[in-house]
Amino acid sequence: MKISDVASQCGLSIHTIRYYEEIGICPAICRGFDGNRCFSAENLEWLTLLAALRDTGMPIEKMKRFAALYKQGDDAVLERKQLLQEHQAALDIQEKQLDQCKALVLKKLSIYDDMLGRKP
Amino acid sequence: MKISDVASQCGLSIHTIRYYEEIGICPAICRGFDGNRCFSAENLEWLTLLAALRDTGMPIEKMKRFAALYKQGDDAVLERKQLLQEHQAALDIQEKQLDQCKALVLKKLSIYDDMLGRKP
DNA sequence: CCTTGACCTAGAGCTACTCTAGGAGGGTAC
DNA sequence: GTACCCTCCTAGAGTAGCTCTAGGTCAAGG
Repeated sequence: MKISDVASQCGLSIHTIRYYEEIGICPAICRGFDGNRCFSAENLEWLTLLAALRDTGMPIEKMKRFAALYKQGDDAVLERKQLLQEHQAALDIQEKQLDQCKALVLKKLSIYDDMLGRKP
Repeated sequence: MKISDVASQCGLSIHTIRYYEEIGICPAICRGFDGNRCFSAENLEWLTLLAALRDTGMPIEKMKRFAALYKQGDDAVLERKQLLQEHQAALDIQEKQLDQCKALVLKKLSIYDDMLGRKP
């Protein structure tokens, strides 16, 4: 699987995928005879997870820890679980922020509608 | 009202508030005799809205447009409405990303639980 | 009187990309 | 067969949006 396919499927840009490899948070992407990266199904799954974590605001440092634990294998499952649980808490905060923002925007929009309705 | 009060109430840091003033997205913060900023209720409300928009990913450039429209007054209400509606769409996308990430994390966590349950 | 703490400005530093430059390999059109 | 185009590569510069530091003023408390 080539980089453009992975990019379109996991939602990361080609640049970002290369960047993630460079900083070591996507383990073991092999290369074809032509020097191009070729991605396994495991790579794709991992990058898809990273994309979801990134989209919801996980910082790179945390991804690095997560990737290191992933490389350690089964011994580190408990720590990986804890890390994801921390992220769950972050997701809850975001959900609250999202709801608050939605409410504020709705309020503003109704004020604008009043102003627009009254005027013309 | 002084900057530390506003910071704790609107959720932006003191640094960020000064930065927002500097780039012109918080209109007309007056100064006391000592040179310190003193914030009105309107300032606070505006910064609270900006904080909500920022927390949900609105880029600075868009905030600049929004602030410019706000300064224009009632003539620009329609455009302000359109801008907020665009942001509503962005909020919907974020909500989807949040849900997807939640689902992925739950899946991973249940896999980890299996691994932890099976082993000891 | 001296220290502590909140404020100020100007500007450097940081994170996480994102884009550009410069170059190679491969497929198709004239 | 060579010109053009697309995708890939690396290395490194640029950007957004803060965040922090340095260096300084002023007021209140011990």
